[in-house]
Amino acid sequence: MFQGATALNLDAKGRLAVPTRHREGLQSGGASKQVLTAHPHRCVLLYPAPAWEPIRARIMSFSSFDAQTSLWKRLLVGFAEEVELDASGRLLISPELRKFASFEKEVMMVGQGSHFEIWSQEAWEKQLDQLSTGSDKLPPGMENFAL
Amino acid sequence: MFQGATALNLDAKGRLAVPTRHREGLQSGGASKQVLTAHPHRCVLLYPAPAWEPIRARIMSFSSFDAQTSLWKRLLVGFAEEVELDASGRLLISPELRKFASFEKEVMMVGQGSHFEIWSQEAWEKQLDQLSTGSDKLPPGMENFAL
DNA sequence: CTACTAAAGTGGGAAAAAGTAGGTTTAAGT
DNA sequence: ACTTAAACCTACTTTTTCCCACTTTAGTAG
Repeated sequence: MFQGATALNLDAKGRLAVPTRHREGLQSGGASKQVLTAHPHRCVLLYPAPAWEPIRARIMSFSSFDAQTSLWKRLLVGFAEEVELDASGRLLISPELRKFASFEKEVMMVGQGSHFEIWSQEAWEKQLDQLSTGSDKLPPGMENFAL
Repeated sequence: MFQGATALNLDAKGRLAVPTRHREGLQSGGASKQVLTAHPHRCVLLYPAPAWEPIRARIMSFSSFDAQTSLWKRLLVGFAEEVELDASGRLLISPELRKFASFEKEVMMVGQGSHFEIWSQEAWEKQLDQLSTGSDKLPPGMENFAL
């Protein structure tokens, strides 16, 4: 179960040093591979490979004829890449994904249960800004939700 | 299983240098031939020849009397061309296909499981721009989908 | 409280592989 | 026969990958 937000810096080669406390979780079950892919909200998703598989299978089963659906397939499958932690616990993020999510140097790695979201610092702060502007009403499906 | 997006440049002769990691997959089963064809969304499709065959057969079986269907048939079958990786792992894309998909130099090669889509850089970015404009609602058939 | 040890984070360098470009020959079509 | 384009080969440049070393932080013991 991944949770917690961490501010991190990509190095000059676009590598992301994963915090030690999350490394074991990402290699759950002896599987050493992880999957990076693109999220429609312009952040990057990080899954342990076994957790990603069923999701990918589900996506691929969707129709290719609807324009909106194909766009999601293009993103989620099209940007997916298998990666592996190097000897120092770092992940190499491809230039294509870095460009997609506007990664410069500072990023936020945010636990989301089964996976992580990785945001450019800038985009992350924009997300947070939306809290102050007119988010008084709860989103659909959350009307009966209380903390 | 093809996945991952790669930014590539066509050379002056309209050839596409396929990334090394995908070459083997495109020649699956000793079959050395690939098929390029046109997609209605104005990108080019790339299949290993054996994977294309059943799809072509399926398309040809569709009725020719519906206008929309005939258009798809004309594109998918009409533009189809058999190609082969040259000694340096490059594919020659015909001027007709290049024109159809507005290929200048920069293109994106996007894995889609059984095949690749190849987009001009410009058209690809237009696709991505559609994410910001009105992609709040999930497409039909994906309502219960969660990442 | 300080010093020492160990672990983790960070940066950089070198070797190998892959991508790019140019030019030459061969084939094909007019 | 001449023109054009496709296939081939070679050389060069860039990128990628792997590895090593240094810096910093935290934890522990004196």
